[in-house]
Amino acid sequence: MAAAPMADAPLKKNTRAKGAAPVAPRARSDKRERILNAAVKVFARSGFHATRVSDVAKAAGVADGTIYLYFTSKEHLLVSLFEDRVERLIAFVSAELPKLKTARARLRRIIELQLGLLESERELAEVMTVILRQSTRLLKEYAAPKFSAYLEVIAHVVLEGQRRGEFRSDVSPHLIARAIFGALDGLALTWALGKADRGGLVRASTQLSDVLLRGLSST
Amino acid sequence: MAAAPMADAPLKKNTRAKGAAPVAPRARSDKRERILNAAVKVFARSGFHATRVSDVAKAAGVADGTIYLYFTSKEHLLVSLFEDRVERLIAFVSAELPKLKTARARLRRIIELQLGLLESERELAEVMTVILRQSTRLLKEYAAPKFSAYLEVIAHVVLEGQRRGEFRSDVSPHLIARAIFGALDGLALTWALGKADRGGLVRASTQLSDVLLRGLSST
Amino acid sequence: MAAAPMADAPLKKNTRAKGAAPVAPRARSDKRERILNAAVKVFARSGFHATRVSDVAKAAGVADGTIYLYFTSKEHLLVSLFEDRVERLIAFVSAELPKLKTARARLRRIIELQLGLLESERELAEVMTVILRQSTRLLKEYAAPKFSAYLEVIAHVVLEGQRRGEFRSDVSPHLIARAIFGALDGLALTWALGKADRGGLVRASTQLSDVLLRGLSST
Amino acid sequence: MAAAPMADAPLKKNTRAKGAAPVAPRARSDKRERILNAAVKVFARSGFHATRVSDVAKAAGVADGTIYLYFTSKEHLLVSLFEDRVERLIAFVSAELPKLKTARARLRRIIELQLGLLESERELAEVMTVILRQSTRLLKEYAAPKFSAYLEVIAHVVLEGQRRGEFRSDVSPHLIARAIFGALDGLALTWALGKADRGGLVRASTQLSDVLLRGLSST
DNA sequence: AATGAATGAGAGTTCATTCAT
DNA sequence: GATGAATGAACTCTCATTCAT
Repeated sequence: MAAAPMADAPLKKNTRAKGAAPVAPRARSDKRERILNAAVKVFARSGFHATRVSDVAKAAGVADGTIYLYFTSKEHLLVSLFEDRVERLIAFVSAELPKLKTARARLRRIIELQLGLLESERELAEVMTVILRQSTRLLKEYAAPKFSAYLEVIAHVVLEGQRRGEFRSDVSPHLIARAIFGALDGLALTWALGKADRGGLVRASTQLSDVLLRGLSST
Repeated sequence: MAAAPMADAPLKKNTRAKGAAPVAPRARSDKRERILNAAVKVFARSGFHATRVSDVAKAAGVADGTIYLYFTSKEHLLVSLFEDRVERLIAFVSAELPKLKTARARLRRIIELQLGLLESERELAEVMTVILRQSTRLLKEYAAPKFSAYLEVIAHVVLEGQRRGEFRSDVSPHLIARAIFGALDGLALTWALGKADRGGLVRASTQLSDVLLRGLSST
Repeated sequence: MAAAPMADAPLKKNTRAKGAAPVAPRARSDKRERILNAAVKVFARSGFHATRVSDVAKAAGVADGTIYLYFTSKEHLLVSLFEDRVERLIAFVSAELPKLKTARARLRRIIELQLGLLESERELAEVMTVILRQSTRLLKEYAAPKFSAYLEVIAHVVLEGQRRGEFRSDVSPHLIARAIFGALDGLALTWALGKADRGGLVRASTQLSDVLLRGLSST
Repeated sequence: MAAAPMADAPLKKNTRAKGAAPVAPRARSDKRERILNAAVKVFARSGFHATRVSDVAKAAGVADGTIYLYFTSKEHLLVSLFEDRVERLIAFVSAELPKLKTARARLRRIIELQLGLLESERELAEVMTVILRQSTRLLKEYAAPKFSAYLEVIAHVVLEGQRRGEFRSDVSPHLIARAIFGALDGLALTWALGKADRGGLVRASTQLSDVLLRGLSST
């Protein structure tokens, strides 16, 4: 499963290098990145509200005040984290999809990737899930754009499938996109509960794709 | 849509006897109920952490201290609320399902009911969604049993469908149950974002059922 | 010198008893008063910024949080203190002046009273002096009205003196009022420096009055 | 009014040689001076405590750390500023007074100068006023000597007037000096409040001098 | 000398919880 | 049972100061 590389190379590719400067100025400030990585860990472990800024600082190996050099508030740290990671996810998915020809294959891949992410980056997955629900206000005001962008990627695949005749056309691509995301997120939630067998990831991915693709089939 | 009765009869049975029902049991300790109803409102509006105990007290028309006569802590209030409402939901769904004969009809009804709940009891739906994500710890320690019980209801319908030959048998009923719950919850989330057209409730319910039932069909 | 009583009976007279209720309901909440009295002490000792809210709380014998039940912020505490005490000062001066017939006697009395206040309520005097300079913004936004009201009392005495022919009429009463206040405040400042002989209060008061009254004389 | 020259020649001598003065000594370490000039501005605008060291640094066009090459602390910067400017004021006043023959004329000139300072160097005047009240400790420990020296200048003029028979001898020169300073400072305060008419500077100066000189007259 | 990113102690404020009435 | 004033622990954020470059 391709989740692991996503966390490294491809997802970070476009994070800071705006212009492809030949003489890569060796961007200083890995601090921001260290803080974000630490935030993922502690937010996942304790949740946003139960996490103290000093916890993040300690985990990042920086002073409390340093966090405020990169983020204006604890809340901004959360939002930045969300945006940063969803950006990476979108970038990675966008890079993966063109390799596949059919909409069916692409949808299957999306499911595979998002569930793979749950496996390989457990903490990131938890944070994303949690972030989306911590505060409706936060979500509405800041996270919505990036979140919508990701949903758009899924919806686009569905729409293409409809155009090509692979998928039935009597359903709304956006509705399906939201339902797919929700289904995947729901699996994450129950895994977080520790009840379901986490090993069955491949099986889960396959079964979900099977049901979904048959459900969407145009025949 | 059958959401309305649910909101009235079982879910709010003793809450506020507007009409003078002949044999109304008229529970005397309505304080607890008033507090729970107030909690639904303010938690839905502001979220759990942003809500102060005094906000709940004010909304319930009781003193701050009174809340601690019925609940041991703010957290306990949240958990009690969750358990109380999921119990009602299970009771209502359990009462509705026997009226339908096929597993297909029952699954369609579950989707209809849960989405209907979003419409008719917006606040309750938000609280349930929010509660489930506030804190993994809270979820794991307290909410899991009731939540699992609800998932079990869905899974049971799927299993029955498989036994009767209505549904394909190559998928895990529990996996499907979690995915269905997640998909419905995902729709709630995006509605909370205010982006999707909330009017399309019937259409959403129908489309989702169509896709799901075809996806689960045994043929 | 009449400064001492001012701090007690007369100055507090109008503080809370809005209507002269016969059955004095024994107003609860001496807390507010205790906090204000504590604030005078610690603000005078350490200045506003160097004083921690917890210092005031400790001095008042209340919990930190209690202060916020009566004042919205540390700043509001300072402003309230200022307003409260200037109100008392005005009330006391206003009660004293009618006992004297000539403007000359009244001006002499004002000087006497304000300097007496410096002696008997050293801390209060320091706080008032300090408050007026801590923050121009604070002063402009909140303290100005009460402060102006006190200046007005002085200016009014000067004006009356001019009307009666006791004082020269070629000077602005407001200008003189401000200068008198400043002169008195300046003496307080240098006393705070600990350099000047503080015992010479009566002499200072007399000399200042002598110079001022001759300076203002209409002949 | 002679305030302008003071503001230029002695007080700002090396600050910003706009015209190419022939023999300009052109001090090389203008950093210290730039910092002090910046400090006057920002302290006057926001007060000492509300001003951040980085604000001063930015206004001076230097790095935060640079300030600590010239001043040991923020407090030391304030004290240095005070001492520096009072020294200049004393130097200027000391140079001006010998030009006048009578004590009456000299006192009138001092009033004129200090009030003129309020007009022409608003910021400096505010800083001086503010500095004196920020903290009794600061004042006592550091600012007192220079401040006393300035008071001494005024007291000396009064004393001389008494010796020459121009002024009454039944008042303490130091008391009068402190009162005069306070009166002038009090006018500054109310001007800072924005209430009084600031245009009436000449009138204020004249009226104050008139009252004071008549009050001090030996007849 | 100059820089400014990093530090971390410290303070104001909030609010869940208690308990005397 | 009910109240709500009082409590005080805990947390976010600020900013004077330092020091590696």
